[in-house]
Amino acid sequence: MSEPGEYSCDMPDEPRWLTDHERDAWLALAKLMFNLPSALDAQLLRDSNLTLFDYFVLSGLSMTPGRTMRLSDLANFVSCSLSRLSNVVKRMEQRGLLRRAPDPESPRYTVATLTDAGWDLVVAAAPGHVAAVRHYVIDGLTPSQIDVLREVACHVTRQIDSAPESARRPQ
Amino acid sequence: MSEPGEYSCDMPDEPRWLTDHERDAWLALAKLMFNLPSALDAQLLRDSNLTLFDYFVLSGLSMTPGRTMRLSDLANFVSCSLSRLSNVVKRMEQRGLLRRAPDPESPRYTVATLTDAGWDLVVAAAPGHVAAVRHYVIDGLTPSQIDVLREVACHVTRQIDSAPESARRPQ
DNA sequence: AGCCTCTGATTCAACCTTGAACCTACATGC
DNA sequence: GCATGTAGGTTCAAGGTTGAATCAGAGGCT
Repeated sequence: MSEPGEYSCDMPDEPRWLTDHERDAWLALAKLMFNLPSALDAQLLRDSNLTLFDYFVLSGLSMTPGRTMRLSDLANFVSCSLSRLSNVVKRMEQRGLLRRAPDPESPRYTVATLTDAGWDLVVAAAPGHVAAVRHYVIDGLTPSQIDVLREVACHVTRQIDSAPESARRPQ
Repeated sequence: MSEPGEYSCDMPDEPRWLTDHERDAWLALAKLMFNLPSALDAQLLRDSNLTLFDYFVLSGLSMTPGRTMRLSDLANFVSCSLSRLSNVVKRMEQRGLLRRAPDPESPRYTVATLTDAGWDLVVAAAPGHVAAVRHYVIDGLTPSQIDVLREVACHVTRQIDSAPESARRPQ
């Protein structure tokens, strides 16, 4: 597989390489993708013993009426696999941050409910986390840059959601 | 630790929460950070049995005169820990994609050199990878959006590089 | 009722990353 | 010369993610 010499047959005749302009933007974004998660993880782990992913899970629950959510909805909210969420939620339950229970409306679902300890932890973690997001991302950008950032990021996630398999052999 | 009620003392009196505008941009960027890496990984793994990180390592070497680089420079180039790079490079050497050798100029360093097989693999992988980057990110953006994307991403990485520990208790 | 299928959720093995500990080679100071 | 310190690189244990396999409940079809 992946023999060179033949990709001029099943690939577009001349692959559309990135221009310098596009390549600079892509490399900068790639560097952001590699480094920003660990920078935010570091702050949260140091100050609250939470990963960024943990924080999103807890804050998703905290914003919900009853502080309760079905695992499948929560997985969709933080856009991760059910398998990963199941593991994370199990650990958080052992830490006493939330409780799992069968959904009273349908035993087919499982709901997670934030405990008081979980609530207190997000509340305590939020200011430091927001400060880090401001420091690394938001502060120093103009409102119009922030606007374009949102447009671009939404565009990317739309592409991913709409065509998860369409990068396959782009004819 | 992380008791609520006291963060009004060692935190700014009123934490500067994100505005709706800022929050929308941040959540969109977060979703991108969570999903784009796996989308690009999926394409590369399916078509070339490489992760995005592998691809960056190989392409870093391929763009260098002699297709050779010191591990510490390479780690800096792909901005990762030496420990992680050491593991990745070891696996790639076992796959025959590159060779390790002591730097002839100073036995203190180790250099990695791309083999012919490694070169062929990046060359074969590049068109599909670039097509995926175009599909998920670049295509559909205007030149000015691409420009702002680069500015924003550079700003973020600058913040991370310049103040790796300054999110600590932002007085 | 019985069968098939789909979705929600969990588990497990394989693999990867992280961070600390460790080793080597060089540089500096006394 | 010798001790100390520092940077490059590797290794190892601990922990997290992935994807496949599995199980249970709900709905549709005959």
